Amino acid sequence: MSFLKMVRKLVTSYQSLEKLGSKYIRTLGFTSGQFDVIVTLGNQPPMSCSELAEKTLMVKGNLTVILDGLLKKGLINKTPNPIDGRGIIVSLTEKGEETFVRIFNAHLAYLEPLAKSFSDEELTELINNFDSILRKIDNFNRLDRK
Amino acid sequence: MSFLKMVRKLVTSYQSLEKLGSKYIRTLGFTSGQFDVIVTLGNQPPMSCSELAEKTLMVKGNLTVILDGLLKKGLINKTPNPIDGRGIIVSLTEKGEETFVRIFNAHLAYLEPLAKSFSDEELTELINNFDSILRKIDNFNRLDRK
DNA sequence: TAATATTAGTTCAAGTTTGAACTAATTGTC
DNA sequence: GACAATTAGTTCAAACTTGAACTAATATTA
Repeated sequence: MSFLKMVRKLVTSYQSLEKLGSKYIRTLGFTSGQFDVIVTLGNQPPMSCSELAEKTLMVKGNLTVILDGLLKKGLINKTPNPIDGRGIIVSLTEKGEETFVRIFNAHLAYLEPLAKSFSDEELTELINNFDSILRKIDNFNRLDRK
Repeated sequence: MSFLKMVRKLVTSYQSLEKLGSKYIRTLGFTSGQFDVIVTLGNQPPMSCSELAEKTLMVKGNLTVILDGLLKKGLINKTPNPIDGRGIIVSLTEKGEETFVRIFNAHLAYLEPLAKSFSDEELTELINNFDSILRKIDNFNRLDRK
């Protein structure tokens, strides 16, 4: 029964954090989805839509919409994938890179007081906790699919 | 910097769990919002919309819509609050109670393999850690509001 | 106790997300 | 190499969520 208690607390932790984050992200002129995509692209080499969808856990339909928005803002490029004619490669434009650095740092600065309230040991422990949760969910999904 | 790593893993853990849960909840004929409200009401005495909104972290506008849906399904009652003429009290109908028990147990059964992969010690540790995160977010919100 | 501020809940338009159906390209198999 | 099965990405309608404006009732205060 305390499994559910744990899940509820995980959900509440996420929701509180998300609420706090998204409120701020909106003031920067982005939706959480757009922010998610920018941050994901900002830390990695260019990637396909599928990869992006997998990393952000978005459904593909939503990703298309979000990429359209970012394209209109001139923050990303969509170039055909030379290896796979079906696919495209998404990358940040120069403006997109600048935006990434700017909003990422702004976001970081905003959250700094929260970040500083965690010690390194706590963070390490939490990261291990989450890794363990993720592993277990993975296992469950594997069983569930069968 | 590992603060962000921790946050990313928290987000991923939540999203994975949510995805898994909501997929199943849909097969039961409910949205996550509806499920949230039913489960919140199922464990507590009747409460006001404000209280419900606070517990589920929904905005009030959304809660109204969700309650409308549950009302149409005959799962909740809205009765005027005798103490406060502005407010209403939301409670589960008998059908709502039955539904709560049914979907709650079904959900539990579905997740059982996952639940069993956590030991009691792990769960206790996780719960303590989430409590600590929640406390810190609370503190941050208090500072931020000033 | 009248005027003002706050709070409870609703409404509604705009924006976001989902999921299923679709097109086009690639992979696998015989 | 042709045919079926799979995969990449898009489209679109329906559902969901948000936030701001609104009505009505209660608290505050002077």
